[in-house]
Amino acid sequence: MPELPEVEVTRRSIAPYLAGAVVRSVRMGKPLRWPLGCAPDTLQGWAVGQTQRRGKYLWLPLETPNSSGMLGSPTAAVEGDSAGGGLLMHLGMSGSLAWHALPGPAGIHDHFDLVTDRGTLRLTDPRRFGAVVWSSALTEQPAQKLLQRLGPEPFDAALTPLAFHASLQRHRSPIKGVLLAGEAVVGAGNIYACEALFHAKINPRLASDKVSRPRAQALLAAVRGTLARAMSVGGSTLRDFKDAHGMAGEFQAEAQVYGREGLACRVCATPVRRIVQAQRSTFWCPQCQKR
DNA sequence: AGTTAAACCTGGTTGC
DNA sequence: TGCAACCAGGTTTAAC
Repeated sequence: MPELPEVEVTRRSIAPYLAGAVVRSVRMGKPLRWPLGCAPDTLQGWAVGQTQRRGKYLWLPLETPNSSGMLGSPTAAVEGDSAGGGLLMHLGMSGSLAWHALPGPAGIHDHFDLVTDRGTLRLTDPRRFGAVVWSSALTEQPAQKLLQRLGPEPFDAALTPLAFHASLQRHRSPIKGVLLAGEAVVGAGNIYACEALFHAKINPRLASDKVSRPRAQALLAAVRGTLARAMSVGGSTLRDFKDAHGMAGEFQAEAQVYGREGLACRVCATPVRRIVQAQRSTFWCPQCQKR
């Protein structure tokens, strides 16, 4: 489900609640994509820092609580001198996070609860492609291994049109798949890759290395514009995406091509077409995206 | 080395 | 109504 806008919308909806919250307990449901990587009880007593995002991952730093006392006995003092770490979370295809002041009983698709002194962060993920992984730091394993292949952030000023074009030049496969791979830029999943290609008027089947410099510049602008617009309207809610307080996204209503097979293109009225590329549906307008 | 299929899961929708 | 087939926001791993 969640592409970068949905993950960022989620981050913004949980960060103020999590910052400074002290972990009381952790509840695990069915196995997710990867094991947590630590005994759940060892997280007790740590305070959550400022929630960050990298690509479609969320990073919840766990630090030593600065206000000492008040809590009975932080059992965090693990053997020796653990200096904290954090939780790297991914929402996979069907995951979402919810914040509950008073959590109800866990449902069959609730596979991770981070219970804190301020409330509970709950991961609901029917397909269980998501993950929660403990890591001693973003730069250490296993976080490092998961993040290392990510390309630049879309709104990183260091990602210039020239650099983006150079990345596209390294691949001969269709541009749609290259966007999805997230090596040239992270964040555009199936919805926003389709939408960005439409706005840039680029045929999704065009070989990546055949995208000219000006067209690469237009594509980068389209990726940025699409992701920014999606974030501003709360992301896309196709089936079940909600932010941590149950707010649905609105972007799907203004999609130009995604999910519109057979419907008239909003620009030229030509029927939107669906093809399969790299095992994923690609929606595009054969008239607006001729080449 | 680069590109593409298979795999991980569950559930909703469609069509016979 | 029942059931098979297909579809879905992602990413790693194995195989051409």
